[in-house]
This record gives sequence, structure tokens and C-alpha cells, in this order.
Amino acid sequence: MGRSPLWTAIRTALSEEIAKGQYAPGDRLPTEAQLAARFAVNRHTVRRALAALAEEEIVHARRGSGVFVRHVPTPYPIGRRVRFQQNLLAAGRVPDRRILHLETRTANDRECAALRLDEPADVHVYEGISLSDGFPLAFVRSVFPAIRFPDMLDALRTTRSITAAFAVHGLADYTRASTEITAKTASSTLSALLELQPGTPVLRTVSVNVDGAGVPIEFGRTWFNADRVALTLDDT
Amino acid sequence: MGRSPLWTAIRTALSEEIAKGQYAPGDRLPTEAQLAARFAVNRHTVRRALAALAEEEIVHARRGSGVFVRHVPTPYPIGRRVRFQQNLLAAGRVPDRRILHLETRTANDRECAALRLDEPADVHVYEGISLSDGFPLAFVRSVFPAIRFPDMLDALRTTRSITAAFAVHGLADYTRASTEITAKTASSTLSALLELQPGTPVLRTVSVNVDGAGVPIEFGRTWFNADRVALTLDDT
DNA sequence: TACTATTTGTCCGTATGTATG
DNA sequence: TCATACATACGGACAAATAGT
Repeated sequence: MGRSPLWTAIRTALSEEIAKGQYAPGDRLPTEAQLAARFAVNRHTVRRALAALAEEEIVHARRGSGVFVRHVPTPYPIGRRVRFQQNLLAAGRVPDRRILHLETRTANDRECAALRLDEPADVHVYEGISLSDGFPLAFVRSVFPAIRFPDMLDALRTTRSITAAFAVHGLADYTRASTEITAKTASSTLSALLELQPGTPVLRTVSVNVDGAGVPIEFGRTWFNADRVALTLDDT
Repeated sequence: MGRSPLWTAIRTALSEEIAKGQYAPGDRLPTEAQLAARFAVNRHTVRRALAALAEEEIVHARRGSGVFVRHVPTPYPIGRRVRFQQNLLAAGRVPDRRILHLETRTANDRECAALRLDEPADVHVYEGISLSDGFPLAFVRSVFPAIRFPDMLDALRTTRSITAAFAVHGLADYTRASTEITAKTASSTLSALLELQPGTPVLRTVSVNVDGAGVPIEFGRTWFNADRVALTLDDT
């Protein structure tokens, strides 16, 4: 007999098949009974291997339903420069945006404070869904000072990129001044937008972007599907 | 008639009473009917005021139960230097630690990779609850290379501070090399430890601290009560 | 388990004052 | 002056969730 337990071989076999894409994220694995037959072992041996995979957060068992391959969370760096499209491309995903709502209105107290505006002031509002490989990754609401970026809504409509819309107004670079991260359970409206079960957790970030002179240019609130994303900081 | 709607006066009145501490975080407000009687308005007018307070995240309604004052989340900076005690003192909270478990064991694959150890290697393991004003704020599991910090467990037991325990070993300063942030719903064991309802969201950070030379010294996994904390980044 | 009272959530409607053209 | 639209406030009824017995 080899020195390593039998179930470790099953774990590595399944792990490799998942890594090869034989089972895609969200897919259901064969039942424990089927796996036991395939590997010619007892069901409990398969269960030990599946438990190890669950511990590594590679799969996820749902009683009465099956064992499912986890969506591997997309690493999403939030440092001095946060760029949605670049972040996703770096993670090997295809980014896209779906615009839900564009409007211009007077800013509320919080928005005025974040953007350092004297009230009353007008802001352009963008609301949309950020997609990763076609799946909803986040709901975004961003407000921009209307005086400084008069053509923001048109620019967003045509470019569907915040970075590009800033560039239209002659702003080549901008940085993240502050980010606040909280977690909540998804409301019914949010779970509908992000196509997730009500009650699943969401990561919310509240952030301010500034131009080179430190003047606020964007106040953004983002709700991430917590199953699909892992916010990362690299302070090296 | 005044130009501002009736409900705004009710909102500010309730908001001030909450700010004054007349209703503490976690307290239940009077019922909508009682508030309607007190302010001599219709219940719908009270509801409009409560909706505004809920929008500001000052209160939180639970159908069948009541309207509750939110726990104001403690801002918890995660930058280059993350210090639990200093973070809480800066937020005006009283920090404390409850040690759950201390042990020495061989590191697993993930821990060896994070700490850049050649396996097999021994690590000291700390598991505990971080308290804010006496309430559980987070469950922490940290592992330290045993060779480099031989007296870690004793130091943690006596000082109950990771920073102080490092100082015992002659390490005056250390910095955060990387942090990964995800959100999950609390498991039953975790919700018991943090004294929260099962199914409420938790913020999980996975982080590596390094010494001045960039050598990893701590691999930490922390589960925060998401209702009580807001992770903040300041990139100014 | 089942039942009941309480409390919030959602819907129907009515009335009034204000702004607009 | 009139018609219309809108915001505000009020009144009631029922649904849905919760808590206690």
C-alpha cells in the first residue's frame, strides 16, 4: 500500500478535472454514488475527498441537491488606481457594462460632502451593472460633478467606460482617495439585478476618486456579488 | 404652511434623539402607531420619516418586530500598518481579546506558501475573538513561523497583543504585505462565536504581515462581524 | 406544534395646496 | 380662469413576518 490515504488520490483527480475545465464553475459533480462506482471505492471514501475539496472552497455541497463547483472569485485589486476593465482583463475575464439609468439631478448632502461641492449642485448619475464573462459582477452607482463634466452622460453612453468618459473631458489620469468596505445581505431588488438568491452576501464599497490635484471627481457606490469577487490589496 | 414637508421635521427629531443617545444602537424605536400618536400625524407620515432614516442607514426595520437603531460600524483602517488595538482606540472603542486556542502544529500547504516556509515546518497558531467595547467584533486565526518566534504562544498569553508579542522577539515594526477581502454568510459555529444570527454576513480578510526585510511573519485569517465594522482604505 | 396578538409592508383610495401652461 | 399634473398628508384594509403562549 502507498503511504498516502486512498481519498487523496480521488481529491487530486477531481481537483485536476475541475482545473482542466471538465467541470465548469456552477456545474454539478456526479453524485457520490456515481463517483464511488467510478473510482471503485466506498461512498465514504469519496465523501472524504469531497470534504477536502469543500475545505479548500473548490466545491460546495447542498444537501438534497448535489455537489457544485464553486465560482472561483475574481481577484479585484483596489489600490491607488482602480480600473474595472483593466482589473477584469488582468484576471482573464471579459469585462462589459450594462447601463441601467443615466440622469442629472441635484446632489444630496452625502454626495455634496464627498465631492466637496457647495449645495445645491448638480450631479450626473450613472447606474449600471458590471459584467464578468457575461455574468453580473456588480451594481454600480456613481455620481460626477455636472459643472466639471458637462458631457459625462453622453460620453458614458457611447464609451461605456468611466475612464474613457473622463478622457473625453481631458482627464487622462485619476486615483482612488478613499475606499470603505462593508458587507450586507442582498436586498430583493439588488438580488434581482445581480441574479443571485436573496439573502446571499454582497460586498459594498463606497469610494472617492480624485484628479491629480486631489479634487474629487467621482463618488461611487458599488455592490459586488461576493461569490464572484475577492477584493485584494497589495501594499508591497 | 411651511415649505418643507411635515415628515422632515419628524426625521430630524428622531435623528437628534438617536444622536443624543436617547435611543442606543440596537434599541427598538416606538412603533409606527406610537410615533404617529406622539407627533400627531398619520402613520404614513411617520413611515416617510423612517424611510429616510433607513435610507441614511441610521435605523433598520424588521417586519413584525420593529424599527431598530443601527450599530454604527467601527471604521477599521487596513493600510500598510494594521494594528487592532490602535485601530479601535482611534475609533473611540475599548479593544480587548479573548483567547480561544493556542497550539503548535505542522503547517499545511497554504500556510507554508503564505509564510514562504519549506515544508514540513512548525507554526504557532492563535485563535481568538477580538472585542470592541466588550462585544465580539471578529474571529481571528493567525499562524506564525515557530522557528523564528519560539516564545510566541507564551507572549500572546501574557500580553494578549500580537504587536507586543512580536516586540518580545525583538521585532519592533511590521507591515501588511497583502490583504484579500471576501464576504460570506456566517456558518453556525462562527455565528455562535460572534454572537450573531446565522445567515448574517461576515467580512473575511486573508492577509500576510512581513518584517522590514519583507520576510513573512504572520498569516492571518479574520472573520469580522459585518454589522459592526467597515474596512477603510486611505490612499491619500 | 398551533394559535394569537403585534408590528411592519403594501396596496387601495380621498383631499388639498401648488406649480404650470 | 381653467385644466392638468404633482407632491403632500390622511384614512383604511389586508398581507407577511415576528414573538409569545
